[in-house]
Amino acid sequence: VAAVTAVESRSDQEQRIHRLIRDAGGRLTVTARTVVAILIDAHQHLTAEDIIDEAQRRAPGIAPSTVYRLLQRLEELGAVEHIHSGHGPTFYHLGGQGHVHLLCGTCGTIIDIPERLLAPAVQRVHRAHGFTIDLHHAALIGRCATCAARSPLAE
Amino acid sequence: VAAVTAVESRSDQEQRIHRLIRDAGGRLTVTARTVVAILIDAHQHLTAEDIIDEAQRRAPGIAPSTVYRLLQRLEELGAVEHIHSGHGPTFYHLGGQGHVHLLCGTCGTIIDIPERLLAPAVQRVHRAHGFTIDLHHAALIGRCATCAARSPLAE
DNA sequence: ATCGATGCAAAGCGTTTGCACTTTG
DNA sequence: CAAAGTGCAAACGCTTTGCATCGAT
Repeated sequence: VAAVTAVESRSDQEQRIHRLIRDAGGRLTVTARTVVAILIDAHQHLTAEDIIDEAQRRAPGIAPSTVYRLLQRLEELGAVEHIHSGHGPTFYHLGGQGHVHLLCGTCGTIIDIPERLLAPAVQRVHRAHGFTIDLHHAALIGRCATCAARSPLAE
Repeated sequence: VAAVTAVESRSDQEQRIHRLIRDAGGRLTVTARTVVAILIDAHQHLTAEDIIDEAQRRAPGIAPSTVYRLLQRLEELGAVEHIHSGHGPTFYHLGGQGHVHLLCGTCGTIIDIPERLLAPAVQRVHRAHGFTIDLHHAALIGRCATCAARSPLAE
């Protein structure tokens, strides 16, 4: 027993999600396969619009509403998560790793950081107020290093 | 010199904001006075809809668009801040005290906590990633003590 | 053949905008 | 009376929904 499954292979991931859909009584339609593939291929956070555009490129005729419905279902199955970003659109990504998302309000870049950095603060808030902060569900808004360097002024 | 101006009186606050508007070349219209009064009276966070409803109650005929424009202007003047809340509408409140907002995703309650509790984490992220988190601009979403007690299940 | 999934178009929500008119200073 | 502010209604961006049809199992 040497190297363990540290990272799931692309096709393992794809098969796992396909099974997830099937086991829930769902059907592996062209759209479902396409959207799942897009999400796996993208190692970034995509807006619904990104996904819709790419899906239409790969399989013309796919409707926006279908993609939205699919994303919803994938989210119920626990395969996908979404994060809110202030005014703008919602971002979607494959779920589970427990990242915290930092969204630069100036340039729109999203940075992923490990939850660990914020865990003590979350615990402190929990102890003091009984409130359990869920850092996955909404991006933390602020300013990235590049934008801060470019212009030192505020938002 | 005994008790200092720890808290600004209601009319001080009102006059300060009125002056802010006047100094910027603005005019003290009925709507402006009304909305400012509503914001001062409310010791909670209001949605635009809350403010619009109350404004129309106090001075019938006020249009939603006017309230939105006013809130924008007050924000540019630094008198008002808004916070995003996941899917839902934006909340408005008088600005400046540096609170962090915890929004319960289950019951919608907003809890204010001092920034201090989260400051170390913000600094740690800054040192590690150069990213400056702005905790005022978006609520932290999670689960309040009451809702967590009521049903231990997830979102 | 059954039931889930789809495309389309319309509606939804919260918010913004264009424009002619009213108010304020 | 000039400039700032207003109401109205229409448009906006993102997302959801109703419904008849299609297609996977």
